[in-house]
Amino acid sequence: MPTQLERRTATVTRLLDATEVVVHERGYAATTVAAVCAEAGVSQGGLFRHFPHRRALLVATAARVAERQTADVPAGLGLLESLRHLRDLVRSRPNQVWHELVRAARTDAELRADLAPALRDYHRRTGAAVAALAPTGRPWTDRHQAALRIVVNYLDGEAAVAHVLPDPARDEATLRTLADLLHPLFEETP
Amino acid sequence: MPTQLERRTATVTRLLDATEVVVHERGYAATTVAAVCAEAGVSQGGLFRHFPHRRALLVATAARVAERQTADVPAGLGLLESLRHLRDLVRSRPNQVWHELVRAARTDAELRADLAPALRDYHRRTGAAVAALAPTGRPWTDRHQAALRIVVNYLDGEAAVAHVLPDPARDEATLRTLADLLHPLFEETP
DNA sequence: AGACTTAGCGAGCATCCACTCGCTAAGTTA
DNA sequence: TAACTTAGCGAGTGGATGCTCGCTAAGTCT
Repeated sequence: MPTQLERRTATVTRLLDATEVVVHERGYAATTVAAVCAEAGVSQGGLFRHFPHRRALLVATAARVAERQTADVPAGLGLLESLRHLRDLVRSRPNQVWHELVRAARTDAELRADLAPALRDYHRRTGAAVAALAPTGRPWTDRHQAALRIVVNYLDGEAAVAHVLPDPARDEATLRTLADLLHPLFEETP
Repeated sequence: MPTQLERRTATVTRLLDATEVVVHERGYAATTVAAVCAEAGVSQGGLFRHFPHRRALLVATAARVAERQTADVPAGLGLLESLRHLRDLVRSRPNQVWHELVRAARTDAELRADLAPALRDYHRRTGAAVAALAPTGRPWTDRHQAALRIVVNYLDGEAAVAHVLPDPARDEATLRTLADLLHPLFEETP
């Protein structure tokens, strides 16, 4: 016999998982509560017991997804390998969902307001994770920080287009050029 | 007394202009035909005389917007100035609308199918425009092409976030770093 | 001028969707 | 065990939205 809290958290988790799936494959606007409930195996009434409205459900999903973004990039990789790893991370479902919601926030004032704390958390967290990624024994400057913003933003853009008009060869070539450009900043030049 | 064709093209133009405005401020999904008609000063019946369904209206808008993307970056600018110019271009309303629709296409199969030709056109066109941007008297290689993809994709990503959590100082610093990174590829090193 | 085609209108229709509400069942407290 | 609280259900509701259809007005052919 499960306790009430256990029941509760179990269904909430199922709902959040389901929302993640549905947002990923349908997008923010087309994520209906009916679809989420079907995916989660929960009734609509059950959903609204835990979330006051649809938006709350999506914001909760965003917060949970952002929390998992703590990039665990293994240390000691070469530059190109690190970039590949980062690309996979950016293309992962949680990250896609996160961006879907942040994008939607641009034209939805209420969503934007509710998402603000999660966004701040996200920036703090990724900032910290990225600092940990610094090559040991070399100074980590503002320019490194800026370079990483460039990389991440580039990868985000690439991921967006990759789904509509995929071109792996082009992506690979671009990644190599990116590694070349970053070389003087990140690698030893013996 | 205007001819029928003049009447027709006039209202179609008004509808497309209106769609551009509405998509920009509400996003793809929230762009209702009612809102477009109100903005254009056309009745809903009038709209559906020219477009079989909502999607057709949005696809037409996308095509028209993409056609105007032929980047007319003035030649002879320094690297940093060129980047600033490009950033303004990326942040312009037509480009924002274009990306809004391409993004939406990821999770909307029908939209994606209808948008495919415009997308191909777009890539052809921007490819040509970018080649024209090549510094005179220097060879234009695949690496330059790749570098430009990086720049444009970065700027797209930046523009997306800039609306939710603006930080002009950060953007400026990043742009300078970007210019530094691109320096060996684009500028003479005397 | 008269027959015909096309542009534009706007009330109305079918559908979908977020959310409500009264109910049962399950767990909790005394 | 008995009173109470909480989880979950699902039919029902109101509102929004894409689209239709019959109409009038305006332009086009002979």
